[in-house]
Amino acid sequence: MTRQRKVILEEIQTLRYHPSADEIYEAVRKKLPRISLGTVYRNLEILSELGRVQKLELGGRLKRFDWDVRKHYHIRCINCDRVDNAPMSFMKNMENSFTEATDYKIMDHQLEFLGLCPECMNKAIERNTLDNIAR
Amino acid sequence: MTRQRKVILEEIQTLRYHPSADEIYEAVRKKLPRISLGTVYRNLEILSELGRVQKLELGGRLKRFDWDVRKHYHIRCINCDRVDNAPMSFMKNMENSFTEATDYKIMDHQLEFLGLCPECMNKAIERNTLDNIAR
DNA sequence: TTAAATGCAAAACCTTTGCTGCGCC
DNA sequence: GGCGCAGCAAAGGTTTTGCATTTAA
Repeated sequence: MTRQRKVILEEIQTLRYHPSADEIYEAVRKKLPRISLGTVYRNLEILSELGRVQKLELGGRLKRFDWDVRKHYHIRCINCDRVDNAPMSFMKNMENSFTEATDYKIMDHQLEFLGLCPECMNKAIERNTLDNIAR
Repeated sequence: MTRQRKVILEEIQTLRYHPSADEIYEAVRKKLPRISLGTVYRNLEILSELGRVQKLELGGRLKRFDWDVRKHYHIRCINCDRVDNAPMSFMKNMENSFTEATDYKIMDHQLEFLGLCPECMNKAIERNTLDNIAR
């Protein structure tokens, strides 16, 4: 557990959202100005293998990281890519229902809701561009 | 509807899996050797806006395209990134259950199962490396 | 002391975009 | 004749990696 790794973990736990690697890099840089982006990526990978953070690979382009390592679902804004937790409990037995119906060995599942976050919703209403986004 | 666009659409409908842009490009190139990757990307975007194909943005790194434009769920292999349909029916009313509990305007959801496809499963058993993949 | 991790830079990977010219209405 | 689309190539955004050096256990 290097100094860098520790600060990275702390920042993820401090940030109240679901930051991308770059957002974590920017936050950590305020504490450790000489840290490199490569180090951040390498440590995020290690921390997720250690089970100290959860790596999220949702539908957006960016990987995101979650201080809460318990399985849960997310909502993602289709306009600004903001990610929040979905207020819905995890369905433990979801994959049991069809183990017979597939040749895959199913090990996990993820459920992602898509929509507009409050900010993007309001902006779209102001500008009257809701249809452009939500077609 | 240009010649290129038509061939791209046909190839997606012919390929029995969930091809990435690059896989579509390689398939189309056999019919139209001078087509460019940019054209493929541009047409995939247009075809998905026209509702002729479905663009999938699942957890993996690549965008994939689906000839079946009906909403349905997928299984993805965590080892080789192969994608298949999940044998589970679409849950239409999923997002109704918590519209009150979030500030988002929820518009859609996607459910993705993760596991090992039959091929990767067998290879892992042969090599006795199952634990490395499925930890 | 020695394996592991860092910083830096370059590469890799996937996707998008600017430009020029061709072909369709 | 104008407009959209093609092909080509370059740029863009994100993530990974090679390497020399430093650091932590």
